[in-house]
Amino acid sequence: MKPAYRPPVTVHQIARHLGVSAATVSSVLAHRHVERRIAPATVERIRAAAQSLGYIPNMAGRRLRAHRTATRQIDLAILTSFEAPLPLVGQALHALQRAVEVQSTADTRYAVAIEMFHAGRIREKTGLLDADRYHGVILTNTLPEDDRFLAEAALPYPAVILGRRIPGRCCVLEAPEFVGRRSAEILIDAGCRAPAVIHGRLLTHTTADRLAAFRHTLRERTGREPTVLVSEGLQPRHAAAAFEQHWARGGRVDGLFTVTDSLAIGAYRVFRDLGVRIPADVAVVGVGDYELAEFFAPPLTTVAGANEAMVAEAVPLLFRLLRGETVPPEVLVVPPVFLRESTRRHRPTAIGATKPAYPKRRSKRRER
Amino acid sequence: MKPAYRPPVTVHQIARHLGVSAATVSSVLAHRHVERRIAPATVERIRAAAQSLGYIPNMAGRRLRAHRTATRQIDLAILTSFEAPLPLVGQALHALQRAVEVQSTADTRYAVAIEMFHAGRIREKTGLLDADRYHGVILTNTLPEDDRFLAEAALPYPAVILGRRIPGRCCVLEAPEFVGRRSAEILIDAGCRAPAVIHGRLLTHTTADRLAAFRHTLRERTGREPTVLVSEGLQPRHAAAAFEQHWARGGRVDGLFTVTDSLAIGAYRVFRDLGVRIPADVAVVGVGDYELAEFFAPPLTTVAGANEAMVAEAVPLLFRLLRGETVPPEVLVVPPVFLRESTRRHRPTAIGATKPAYPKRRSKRRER
DNA sequence: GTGAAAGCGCTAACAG
DNA sequence: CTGTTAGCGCTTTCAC
Repeated sequence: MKPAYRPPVTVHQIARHLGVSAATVSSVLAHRHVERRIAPATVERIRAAAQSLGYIPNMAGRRLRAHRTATRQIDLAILTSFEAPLPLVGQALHALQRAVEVQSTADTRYAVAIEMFHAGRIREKTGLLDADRYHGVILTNTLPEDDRFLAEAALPYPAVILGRRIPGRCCVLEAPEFVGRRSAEILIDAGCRAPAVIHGRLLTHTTADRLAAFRHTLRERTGREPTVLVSEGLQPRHAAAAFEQHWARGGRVDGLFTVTDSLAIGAYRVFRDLGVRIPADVAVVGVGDYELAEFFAPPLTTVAGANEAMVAEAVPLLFRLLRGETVPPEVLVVPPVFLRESTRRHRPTAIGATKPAYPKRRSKRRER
Repeated sequence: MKPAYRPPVTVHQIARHLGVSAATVSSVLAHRHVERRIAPATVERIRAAAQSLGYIPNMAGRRLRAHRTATRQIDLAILTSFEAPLPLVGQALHALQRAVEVQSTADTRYAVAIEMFHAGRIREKTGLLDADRYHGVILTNTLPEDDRFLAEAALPYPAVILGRRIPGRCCVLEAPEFVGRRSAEILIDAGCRAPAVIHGRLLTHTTADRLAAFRHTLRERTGREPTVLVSEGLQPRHAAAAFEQHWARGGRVDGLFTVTDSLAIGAYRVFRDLGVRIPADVAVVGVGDYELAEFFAPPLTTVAGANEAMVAEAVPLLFRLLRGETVPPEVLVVPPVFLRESTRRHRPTAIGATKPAYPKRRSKRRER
């Protein structure tokens, strides 16, 4: 038996319940009883009643009535999956907050909300299609199932989509194939003959594209297939587990591409534990959304992942949509590449040196 | 000359402007014109007018009118500073989202917003004291100036404060002095004689407490003062810069406590560049809010920082406050300690070995 | 000290 | 195909 629906308690009900007026109740609950000089006894009775009846103020009512400042509120949101790496969400959040800070004026305030759905199940997210929630959203970290739903469902507010293409929507994407292709090239150039790629079980549009391009480039350039390792999730420990399993089965690799950067962290740990040296035994290239790659030991080569750049594009686009301007349906972002020590080219010398001369510091050499 | 204040455009104005009714305008702007069978020409005219007049829907009005489902919306927020490490915000956000997901019902939906202020300048944040914004908030990463303001200002909504004590408010804190004291003890036990501590220029209540307790314990136990290094910010590069400067001036240390974990990443990098070995030459203990400490090379000993535990406490407290329950004014959280390789005890042997036998793997031994 | 009344902006229901 | 009316929950103003 489901709990009976109980309609929200209003100030009027409290007022009727106590035999006072709604105005009195309101002034008490909004902490205005001092200036209104409500009798302390009344204040107490009202507080007690509100508490026992389970009163919850309706912010829409309050806001609507607040013509004192005539402040209008713009409600924005970032829609993302629970499973998405937090740094990505954090970047978008930060960028949006900065923009909002600049846009805010005395008569316009912004609220930035985050909505999270379970990857692949955005259709189960209730209230997503309500038109009374947001003025505009940034949507990211969806899986193909989500994209399919979104392509059909009519979101009742302007949206900028990050990292995938949805027909009829304003989309900001990584230049297709770039990350996967460059990563493959870097490993090939580093002399790898048996590279592997590791990705999470769930593939977003972006990660699927990276994987496919990596495969394709490798096949085209070397005629071989990469070893494909699949980890349960995107945490370092997931990558570590996947690689350990591969190793235990006797699998060997001399190069590794991790489609997201947190996976690289786990891989580093496993290599260290197994006594596999980077880059002498295995070259590693990752995706650099974390900003930590430079601080790995050895510093990790990254094809940066366009996240930061994508966010930088997306936020102004959202504001343009809010203003009713027309925007390009698609913006492509080419991520920067950072060559660091983890893919230092193998140069076996006469002595068979594993530590050739190589610049040690300041490895933040940006490509081209 | 400031731009003239322009009151918000309403559906009524658009209606009057075009000589149609407000209901017609409304149905078009809310995408209901199909079922209402509005003439295409009218739809176009209304759209054009809305666009040219700069119409922005008032969500409060929409929501208020939406009695179709009688869904009540609870607005929650996380208030944090721009300068706070994103992982901390992310943790709180995630925990709150999970809770909200569970609490949501057909007739109650939640919105989780993030508000950011500049560290130390929360008083400049407009709209913070408006009673028409949030039903409840989690407040974190404030500086002492902010705390002083908050102690006086009457926030018009329930709040849970993370990481500091504000009179009359529900606060969740790290057990005072614990992190600083244990960190000092760990370094002393590792045989350090000249330890240093590094912290950001801006000290929160929490980091100030860590620093003070570290100092105090060291003085008490060894009679010495630590070297105190101050970094510009909390990013790895800031820590790296601070330590490099110290080193360039001829400063030497044999132990390091970093009051936040991102600082440790930078320190690791510098040590590596300078050829300083961890833990043979310098023992390092950090704060473990990142979850990455285990993956450092060598794995970093952390006094975990109570963030995750604090968030776990704070979220239920917030919901209890929303229900009008009374809650304890203060909840203390004792963070776990993870002893790892970075503080492996120095045991100079006859041979002067720098690599004594030590468990290599699975260093996640939790204390007691 | 407190109540009555008005109205914020919007849309559902109904009437043409 | 479109207009009229009513009212969501709240707070402010004014009256007593």
